[in-house]
Amino acid sequence: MPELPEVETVKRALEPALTGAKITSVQLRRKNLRFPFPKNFQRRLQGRRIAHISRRAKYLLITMTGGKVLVIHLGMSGRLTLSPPNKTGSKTKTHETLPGDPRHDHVVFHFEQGAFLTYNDPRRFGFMDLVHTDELSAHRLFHALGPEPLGNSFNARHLARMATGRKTDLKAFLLDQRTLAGLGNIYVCEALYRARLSPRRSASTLVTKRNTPAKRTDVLVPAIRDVLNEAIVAGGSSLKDFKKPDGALGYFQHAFDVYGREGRKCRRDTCNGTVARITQAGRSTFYCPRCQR
DNA sequence: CATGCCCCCTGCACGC
DNA sequence: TGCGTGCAGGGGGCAT
Repeated sequence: MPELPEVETVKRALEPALTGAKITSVQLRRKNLRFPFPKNFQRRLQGRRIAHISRRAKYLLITMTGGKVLVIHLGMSGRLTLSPPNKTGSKTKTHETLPGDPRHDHVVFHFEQGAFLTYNDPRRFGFMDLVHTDELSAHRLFHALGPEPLGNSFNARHLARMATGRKTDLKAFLLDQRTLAGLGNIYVCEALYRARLSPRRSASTLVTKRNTPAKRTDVLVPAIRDVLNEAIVAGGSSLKDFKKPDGALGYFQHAFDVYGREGRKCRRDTCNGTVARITQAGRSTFYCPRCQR
C-alpha cells in the first residue's frame, strides 16, 4: 500500500482534520509492531496537541506542540483510518465502520472531540517512534536518507554523483533510499518504463566519462517526478474518504504501464514488445525489454 | 564500503 | 472444500 504517493495522500487527508487536535489517550493493543513501541509511548503523547503533519520519504511525521514528533511508517500493509466522533458519544469504537480485520487494529489515537485514528496493519512491518524535532535528522532512520524526489535538491547532477562507480543495477540503485527517498518497487518500475531505461543496466551508466550526468539521466529525473505526481493526484481522489473500507484500493493501479502486467503488450504504440517480469534484489521487476534499453 | 541474501508477518490467489 | 505454494507496495541485519 504505501509508497511515497500513498503516504503523501494520507498526510494530506489527515492534515486538515488533525492539525490542532489534542490527543486525549492512546490505546496500544500490543507491545510491538515490527519494533517495540518506544517506552512511555502512550503517556508521552497523551495531552499533546498536533502542531503539524508532514512527510519525509515514506514516513509520516506528526509533530506535537512542544517538539515531539510521532514517526509512523506503514510498512507493507499499514493503514490509518480517521473516524469521526460516535454520535452516541460513547467511547466504544465502532469496528463495523472500519476497514480491515479488527484483530489488526493495533493502535488507536483518541482526540478531544471524540474522533479517533486507527492504525491497522496485518503484516506488522510498520512501526512507530517518538523523537524530538531536533534529533530527527540525526535519527538512524533519517540520517542517510537521500533527497525527496519532488524537492529541489533532486536533479540529474545528484543522481549522477550518487551513481558514480556503482555497479549495481539501476533498479536496485533507485530503490535504495539513500539514493533518493520514497521510491518503492512499483514506481521504480514505472519511472524506468517512462524513461525507456532497462532496470538491468548498471547504475554507473547514469554518468558520463567526464563525470557529468548522461542524457538518459536528464530523462529519468522528470520520469520519476511525473509518475509520483500523477500517482499523488490519483491517490488523492480515491483515498480522500478515509471511512470507506475500500478507499485504499484501486486508485492508481489502472494507470500502471508495466507493474503487474507480465505477458501483456507494451503500451507504447510504437513498440510491439511484451512486458517481462524478472527478479532483482529479491523482488519482481516489470519492464519492456524491447523499448527499455 | 558495496552487494546479495534472508527474514520479519499475514493474507490471498492459484493449482491440484 | 481443503491444502500446499508462492507471492505481496518495506527495510533491517548479516555474511561475504
